[in-house]
Amino acid sequence: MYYFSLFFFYGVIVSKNTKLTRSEIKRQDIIDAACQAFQEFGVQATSMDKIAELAQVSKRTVYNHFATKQALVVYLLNEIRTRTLVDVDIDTTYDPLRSVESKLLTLITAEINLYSCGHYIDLTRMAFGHFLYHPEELKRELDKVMTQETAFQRYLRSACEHKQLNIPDIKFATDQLQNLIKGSCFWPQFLKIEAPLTDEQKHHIATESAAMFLARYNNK
Amino acid sequence: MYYFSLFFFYGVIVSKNTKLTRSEIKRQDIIDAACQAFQEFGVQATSMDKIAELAQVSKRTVYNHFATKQALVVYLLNEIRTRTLVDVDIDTTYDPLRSVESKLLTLITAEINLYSCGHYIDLTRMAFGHFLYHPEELKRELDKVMTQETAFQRYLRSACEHKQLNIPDIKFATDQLQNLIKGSCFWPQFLKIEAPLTDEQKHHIATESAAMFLARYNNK
DNA sequence: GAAGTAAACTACACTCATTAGTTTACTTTT
DNA sequence: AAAAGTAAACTAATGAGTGTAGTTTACTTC
Repeated sequence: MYYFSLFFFYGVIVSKNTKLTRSEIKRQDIIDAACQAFQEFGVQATSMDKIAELAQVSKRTVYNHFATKQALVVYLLNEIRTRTLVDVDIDTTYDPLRSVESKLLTLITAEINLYSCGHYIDLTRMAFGHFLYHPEELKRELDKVMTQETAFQRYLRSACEHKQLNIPDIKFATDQLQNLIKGSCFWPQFLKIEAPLTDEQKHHIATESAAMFLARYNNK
Repeated sequence: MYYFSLFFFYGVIVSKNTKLTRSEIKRQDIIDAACQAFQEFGVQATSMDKIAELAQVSKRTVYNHFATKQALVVYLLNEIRTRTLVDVDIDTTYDPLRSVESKLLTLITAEINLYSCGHYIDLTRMAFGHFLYHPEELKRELDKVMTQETAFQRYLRSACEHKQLNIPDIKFATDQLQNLIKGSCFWPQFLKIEAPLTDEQKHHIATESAAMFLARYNNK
């Protein structure tokens, strides 16, 4: 049976393009089951027995692949980190042929789409559920992510250097822009209190966020 | 012994201004202990034995006051709701003698101070920890809060009516403003990934949020 | 293609710790 | 004396992790 997870590893597995051993399949089943259960019920409320049952695998097999529950959690969390680290892969240098507004819209839209990805939300939910009462750990993990400059920051700096924008504090302005977006596109989804956004809603939020940002920082 | 909780009931108890029975004291000890433990470790990770120990009360006494653990959680959560429902108590009609900017700053500052209150953060943390995997319940609770108009909304509407601001969608604009503030003042604190804000930081965020908002919506 | 082998899987019974909730026999407060 | 508190032992369930004896799979080797 040819099998490749649509979720983890799919780049790797597909390019490997080979049969998976039964062991690999089982392992993947365990990971998928754990991922799903952790997201749905939380780490605490998910027993190893439950995971084994969901994965249709004996409990012993779960323990053959992951020595402890903690090991399973840590494994999944690392997957999250590598997954969410993919920064928006867009050219971030100022282009005189293109309006700042248009470029900004592209960047914002990319960010919104990241937040709209079901996996992204589900995985951060799982991570936060785990870390909510382990703030030191959370901080350590986040620091790894925080230190890198975002696509926003790079572009804003570039546009400032070309005198298109006038931003005294680029880091602060980036946060403002991100807050405008996250407040509407990330947090409500994260708390599952709002239905997924339609394309029109996304577009509206993107244009309005850009409008407000430019109203403040456009160099006129 | 005269006793009044600095946390729950203090308005009530102080005005009652009378001796508390031992039973009432014990009950309060239990509530305080549960509140603290739930916030620190989460509901799941806090056992009734632990609460009894923290409250320096026998386990049976805990059960005399609260029939089940669930009952204790529900009780505390209701306290949260009534506590956080206190809206900013500021006059929200447009005053021609005062600049919109100044008034907005006052409102924003009040909002920031609410978020900066340790209790507010701790209690929402507890609530979210509990509700993160009970979205339907969360939604139901939030709906009770969401339906009421915020102080922001009332003032913005009033200022629009006096042609001081030009806001096509007041609800949306309110969200934008709130997102600007929450992104810096609430969420980082909520996740305990940022130290509490200094007064300077608060002031900076307040002025910058107002500046961006007015750059977009000021009627000039 | 048949037989052999090591690794991985299975079912299941087990230990040990924790936790929600109860019961009992006795003491303190009001 | 009634109401409320106490310590301590108890039940019943759950859940992490282990040990074991037997089975399946994949991959040789003949």
